[in-house]
Amino acid sequence: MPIAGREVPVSKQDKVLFPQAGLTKRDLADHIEHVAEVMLPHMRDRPLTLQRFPDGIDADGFVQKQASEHFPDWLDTVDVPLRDGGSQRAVLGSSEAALTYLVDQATIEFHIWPSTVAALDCPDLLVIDIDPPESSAPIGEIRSVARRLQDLFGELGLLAYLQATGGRGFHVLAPLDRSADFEAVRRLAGDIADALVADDPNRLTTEFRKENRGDRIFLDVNRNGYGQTFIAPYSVRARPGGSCAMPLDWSELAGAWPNGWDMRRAHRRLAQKTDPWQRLHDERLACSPGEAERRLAALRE
DNA sequence: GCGCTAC
DNA sequence: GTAGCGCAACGCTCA
DNA sequence: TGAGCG
Repeated sequence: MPIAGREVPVSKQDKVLFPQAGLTKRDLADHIEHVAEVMLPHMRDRPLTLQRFPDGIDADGFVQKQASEHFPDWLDTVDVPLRDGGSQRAVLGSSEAALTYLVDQATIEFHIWPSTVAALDCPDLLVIDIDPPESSAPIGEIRSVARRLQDLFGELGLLAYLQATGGRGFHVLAPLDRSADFEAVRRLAGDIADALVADDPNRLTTEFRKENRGDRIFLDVNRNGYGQTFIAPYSVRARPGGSCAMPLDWSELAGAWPNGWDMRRAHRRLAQKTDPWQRLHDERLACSPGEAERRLAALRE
């Protein structure tokens, strides 16, 4: 794969990693080539968690946070303090070459922190994961939850952004001004989720344990934690069709499916549409978690 | 996917 | 040379 | 303290 500034070889390009769809490592490398320009701004300063599947998605893959000893020197890493006092060298996806190298290592899913190296302890993103049960839920209900989150975010002064996860649900996120730590942001996210659950307790839940969720849609706020991650925009998912996480405009929600974009459809889309998250990191649009929490409290009186 | 060890 | 093996996660919540 | 969860 010829990449501006650096030549990154991709081995075994014909290796089939998605048996059902017949997709190969070459398809993954091509995907990176197509999406790198819009993907990199959302990744470059965030520690990565990799999900690698050297023998394809039907075999056991593994999760990787610590950069391997054999990873090349030119791959950017960041020293991440661990809770037990130790630390870990985490990989950064700071260039197309880096992403291509990681694809060569059979990385299929790229997961990112909701904070950046500028302030690992203070998230610049709030993330709420709308996670339907494995039995799934009517698409209309799932979309309606996303819409309700958008409305509530708006009332709290939070800018709402939407992503189809490539799995069963959607992410709704908001840019933050880094004025609060994870504890405060997780509390805000929890309060937002609780407010929605209170209005629709038969369809929504924040129950931690799967067995207690029943067939309700799980509002997962646990991504708002130190060292926690969510699926990077434009990342492929380790699913039979090779679906992608896809940032969406809110106007697209009415016809959107969580796993509605495979690699080919993603490439066609990017050829004719700019990144809906283009302004996500415009600091002038970042919101204050403290202010949002105050507005939510006022709303509940 | 890689690297080390044992044959 | 190569087959086999070990390794590649963490933080949080609830019981 | 540890299993479950993502």
